[in-house]
Parts: sequence; C-alpha cells; structure tokens
Amino acid sequence: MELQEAKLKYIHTWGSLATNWGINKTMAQVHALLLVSTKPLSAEDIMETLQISRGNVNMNVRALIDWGIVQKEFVVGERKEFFIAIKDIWELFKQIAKERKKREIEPVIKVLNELQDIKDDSEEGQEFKKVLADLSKVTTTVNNILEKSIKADEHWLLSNFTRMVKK
Amino acid sequence: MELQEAKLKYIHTWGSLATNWGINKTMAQVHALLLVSTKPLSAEDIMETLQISRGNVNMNVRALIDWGIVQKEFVVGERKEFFIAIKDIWELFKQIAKERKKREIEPVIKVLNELQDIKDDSEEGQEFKKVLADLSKVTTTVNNILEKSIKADEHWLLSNFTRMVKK
DNA sequence: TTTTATTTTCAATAATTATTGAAAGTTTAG
DNA sequence: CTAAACTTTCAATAATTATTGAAAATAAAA
Repeated sequence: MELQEAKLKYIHTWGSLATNWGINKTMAQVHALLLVSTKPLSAEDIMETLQISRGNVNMNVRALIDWGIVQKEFVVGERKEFFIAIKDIWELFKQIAKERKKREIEPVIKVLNELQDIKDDSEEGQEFKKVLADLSKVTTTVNNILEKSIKADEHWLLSNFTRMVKK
Repeated sequence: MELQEAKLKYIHTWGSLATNWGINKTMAQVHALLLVSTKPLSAEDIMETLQISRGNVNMNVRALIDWGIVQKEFVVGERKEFFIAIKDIWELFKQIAKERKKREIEPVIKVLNELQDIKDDSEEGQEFKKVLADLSKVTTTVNNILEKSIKADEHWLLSNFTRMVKK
C-alpha cells in the first residue's frame, strides 16, 4: 500500500469508527489527520484535505484542544495558527481517559449518590437501594482504575496490566 | 425522596447521560426501567411508563436483548411477552464490556493491522508506522484487559484492581 | 490610525438518527 | 380451519445533530 493512500484510509476509517461510539466523525478525522501529519497544519490545510468548511474546522479543532489532545503551534514567519496533535500515544490514551472519566463516569457517580437517600424500607425500596449500591460499586471501581491509569506512567501500568492479564 | 420519584429520576437521568456517550436515550431508559422493576414488564407497561410507541419499545427491547442485558420472560397465564433485565450488576458490566469490545475495539485492531504493511522506508513512512504500532499496542492492551474482565469473576477482578489501585 | 489577514460566531440548512403508527406477519385459541 | 391476540416491520415524519458560509470580531501590519 502507498503511504499517502494508507494515511487517507486511516483518516477515513477512523472517522467512521468514531460514529459507532458517539464521537463526531469530522472531529475524529481532524484528529487522525493531525496525528499522522509530520508538520503542523493550518485551518486551510485541514479544510482542503478533508473538504470541509472553515467553520467546521474551527469548531472541531477547538473541541480537540478542549479534550487536551491537540495544541496550537506557532510557525516562524507565518501569521496564521497551526495545529499539532499529541504524538505520544500513551499520553493520548491518558488524556482521553481523563476526559471520559470527567464527562461520563463522574456524572453517573454524582446521580447515584443523590439517589441513595430514599426513606423507604419496603422490600421494593430495599431492592432499589441494592441496585443503586451495586451500580455505585462497579462505577467507582472503574473510576479508580481510570484515575490510577491517568497518573501512572506507561511502563508501570502496562507491566501491571500485562501481569494481571497473563495470570 | 419518594421511592417512585427516585426510580423515575433514575430512569430519566440515565437516559440523558446515555446521549452524552452515544447511546440512544430511549434504549437507556427502557433498560433502566427494567432494571429497577421488581416484576417482568410487557411492551404495554413500557409504552405507558415511558410514553413511547409500540414500535419504539419493540426496537429498543430487541436491541437490549442483542446486547445480552435483557431477556424474555414467560409469565403463566399470559400470552404476551414479558421482559426482565439482568439484575446482577457485575454480569451487566461484563456483558457490556464484551459487546463494546466486539463493536468498538476489535474493528480498530483489524484496521490497524490492515494498515501495517506499507512498503515505504522514508522517514515519513517510518513515523506513520510508529504511530500505527503505538496505537496497536495501547488498543491491544485495553482489549486484553476487557477480555480478562469478561472471563473473570467479580471477586477475582475487584480484588485485583483494588490491589493495583491502592499501590 | 487604517487596512488587511485571520479567527470566531451563529442563523440557516443539510444530514443523520429516532420515533410513530398502521399494515403485514406470526402465533395461539377456539 | 378462522378469529383474535400479539409482535414486527418500515415508510413517513419528527427530532436531533452537524455543517456551511458569510458577517462580526479580533489581531497584526502598514
């Protein structure tokens, strides 16, 4: 396979996969493009390669910066902004874990806690509380694992997981 | 808080949280409803409680059955079908992990493998291959962890993770 | 300062995804 | 078998989400 062909295939496949798990297709493509680019890209570069509008580029680049996985880069002699993606995949993984924890897990824990204080000792009430408590337990465990992963360095975590997985 | 009020709050909050991470709101609500119900529910019951159409109930219940987290239940003296959700939250977690692994992780691994065989030894080619290899490594690790979780029993996994997290 | 380059915003529109509801299909009872 | 009870399908429609593009805002250059 040709290099450029492979890169484009990667970018487009990434986009369609993303839609399967609730991530905006274009956002995923912009990220993939920056990830495999050897140099910082301007809004124009992205518009051209992905055939999308300026507004769309702006929106999605901002979102990626919000996620902490893309940064602005200053290029000497150029007035406009350029962007680069974090290239360290371990950092990328941790950053995504951090954001998903914040956006997906923590709100769940918050709601479960709010619901805990029901004054109902009927059998039905007991059962409901049991479900909530069990949900809390699993969610908190997942949250702790993510928390630990975010703080760990690659070697520690990989060897830890690898050991666990091999047992 | 009243029990019924708490249940409804749980059902509706679950639905809105779900939309934040790419899951159909109604599907999440149907699941939440079945999860906190003390008895099997019919399509009518679900239609009434969630105020949605028969077709919608059918679609979403089928999807939940596909995910392996809801089952049909036969009720004596009744002709129509009833449904129950898996109440064991650990089983629920494993089932979701299993499906997400299949739907989200495995396709990524497949694509990354397909892209590996690029015949390009330029610096740019090397860099691209490095990115792909790193993505593969992290994805495979996540996949292995999910695989192990799915096969493990609750006690083994929780204590393992807890130990890891405490270190 | 004014002009020019560039980024941001956001109303209008397009594209996608979810929902309805009635017709077709299926199963069970009589 | 036929009728009644129930489930499934799917075209039409509604709701949601993404995208455009041009105007407004901002920043740098002249």
